[in-house]
Amino acid sequence: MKPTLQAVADAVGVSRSTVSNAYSRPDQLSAALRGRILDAARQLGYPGPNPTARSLRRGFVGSIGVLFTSHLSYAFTDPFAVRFLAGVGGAAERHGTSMLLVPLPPAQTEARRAVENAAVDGFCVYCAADESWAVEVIRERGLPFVTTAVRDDAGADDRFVGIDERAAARSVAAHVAGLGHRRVALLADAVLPDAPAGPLTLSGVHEAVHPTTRGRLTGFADAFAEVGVDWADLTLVNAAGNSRAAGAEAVAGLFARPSPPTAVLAGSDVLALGVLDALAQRPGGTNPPVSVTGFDDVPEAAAAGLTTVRQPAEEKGRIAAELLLDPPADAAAGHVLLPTALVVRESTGPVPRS
Amino acid sequence: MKPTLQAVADAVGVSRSTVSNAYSRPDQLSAALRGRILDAARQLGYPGPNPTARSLRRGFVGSIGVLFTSHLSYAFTDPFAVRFLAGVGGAAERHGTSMLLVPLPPAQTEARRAVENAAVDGFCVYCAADESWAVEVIRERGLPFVTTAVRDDAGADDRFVGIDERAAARSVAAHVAGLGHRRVALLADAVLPDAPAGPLTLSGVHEAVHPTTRGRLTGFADAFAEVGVDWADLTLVNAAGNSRAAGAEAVAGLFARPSPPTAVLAGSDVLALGVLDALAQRPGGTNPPVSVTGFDDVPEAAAAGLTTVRQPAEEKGRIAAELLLDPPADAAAGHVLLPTALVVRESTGPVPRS
DNA sequence: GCTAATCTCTGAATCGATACAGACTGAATC
DNA sequence: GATTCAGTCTGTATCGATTCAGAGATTAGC
Repeated sequence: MKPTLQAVADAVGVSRSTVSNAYSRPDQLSAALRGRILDAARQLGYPGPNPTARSLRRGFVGSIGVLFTSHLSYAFTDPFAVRFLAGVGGAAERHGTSMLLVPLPPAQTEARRAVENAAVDGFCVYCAADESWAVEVIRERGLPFVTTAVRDDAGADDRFVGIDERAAARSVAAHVAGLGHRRVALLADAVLPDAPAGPLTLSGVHEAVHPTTRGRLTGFADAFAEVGVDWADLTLVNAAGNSRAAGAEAVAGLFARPSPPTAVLAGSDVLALGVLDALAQRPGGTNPPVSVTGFDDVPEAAAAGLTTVRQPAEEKGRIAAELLLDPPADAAAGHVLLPTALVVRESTGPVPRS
Repeated sequence: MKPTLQAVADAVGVSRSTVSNAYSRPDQLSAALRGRILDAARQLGYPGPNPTARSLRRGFVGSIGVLFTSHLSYAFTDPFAVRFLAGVGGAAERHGTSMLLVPLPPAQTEARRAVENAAVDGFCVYCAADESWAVEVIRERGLPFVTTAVRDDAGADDRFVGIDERAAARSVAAHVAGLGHRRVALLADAVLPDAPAGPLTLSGVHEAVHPTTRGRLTGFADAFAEVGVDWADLTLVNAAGNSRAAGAEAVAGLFARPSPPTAVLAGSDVLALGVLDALAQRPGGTNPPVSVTGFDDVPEAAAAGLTTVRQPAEEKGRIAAELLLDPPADAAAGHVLLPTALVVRESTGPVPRS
């Protein structure tokens, strides 16, 4: 059994408080005594105050939770999420705070329990899927949190860092529309819960469940509505997951159809890269060319020549952590909207003549 | 102030123990009473047992620490580390355990303190640099740990998962030697503490401080010794960090020298990719060709056509976490050596005729 | 109808520290 | 010589739960 604070106190012949002070408030005792205490502690093999007991008494833990509303391994597979984590990590490091990655069991009851049981001082909620239940639990615990999406139901004191998904999506769609494309497919992940991979019909964008997806699809639709292509004329394609493979799988049969799309607008870069993979595998090879766009501008996008919308991933993580660790006095400053930029590369071009 | 267990107990008119049981041991009370307690808790806004208090009493936390003996952000920048984390994360998820990423301040005293203060049940130590001090602190705390390198001073009960660095390095070097290369540069990160980027002279491999680096350099040297090129004939180049940019910087002046190396063996893929970057920037372009090899086989290596040694990154993380969370009964099973494989791609070729 | 077994629930002890008010000491001030 | 003050150290209350032996109340067995 490891010795406790008390054991050290007994060994030196001082009170427990004094030993505690030797560690946490060196100015409260003489240097000489402190030295004796620390020596005795070393002798006894006392490893310093127990972190858990300390947290309990002090009322804070010294770590923040990062919540991914999907598999934890997803967080490391998605390059955007990795950059986000890097941002959070950098900020946490500067604050001397640890990051707790909490895996969420698939069942909601247990997932709630996991959030309830996390020993943290607050949460960064990475909004990869529906996060409202998590926000609810966190609020019940009375812990501060920051989300990475602009929430409709955000209270005045709620903090978030996001982008204008709709405007950003619109910009890339306008670029594609400007190139003359009119037969267009929109590819997104988890449009409806449990929808299979492949084409999908929705009476309107409002049916898409996840706010981020909804925002992006709305932006795409906006741009095409402006050139006279309305929602019903667009082909909506669902992907079963946000990964390269899922993207490729979703569009697998698409180009063999009677009048295939001349452009595919994907809701994320990884999906778009999957589309490029699928196109490369086509019997016809790269002919006729199909324009493809992504979203996020992850590092891989540049190498693949993917036209996309850039959003500052690491910055998003950094700001999320900072809003959490160092809340602005002014509530309005807790609502951060990051800039986005259209990045045109080789994956988009004019409509080929048929 | 959030209500406590006691508050709920008072509200329902039962003892604190009973409320505790309602949460943690449902079989210890009648379903009816449990229902009443949970209802009352909801009414009062009681968010469930305080995780910290629970950990203190129970004696365990439910999370494992992952230690990077360098900046935390490094962990997200190095693709190998990211895959490793993914492996750890997957295993943690399966065990219902959280992962705590602990940032280490640059100063050792404070870094030790950070390890002492981490509320975890054990550590995965990712050996990116010297980790012996961390192992020492962890051992003092009496916590279990797993390292990702074969440690010379490993006790019988110490667990680790690693590769045979020397043999793996030797295999790729032998491939290069077999192609006829004799003027060769070896590129590694942090060969000596505080050494600047660029060529460096070492009386022998033993001087390299970090065991992993030492192992790889030794393997490289082995293969060349066999074809009559000894240590003094090899150009050792130091990189200031394990990143693409650091790799490029380290070899910047190398190819403008009188008799430049015809091959560069790098200690990691990211360094090797940096070398390729530097070569692409050369005035002469890609002529004469220089063979380049990496180490790890990260996802980017395939795209770049980099010859390298594959080691299973995610597997390494998974096994590390499993050794920690689910220690084998047999101590010998706690020492895992993973297989490696030489992967030959386009970045290596025969020596060009001069 | 009586003992034994089973269910429920309680009370006190405990996990390992920190906070804070106050006791004591010796030196400085007037 | 009394007063004040700063510097050290101690004692007690507290953080918020879990554990476990055992008290009562029920049910079962015969």
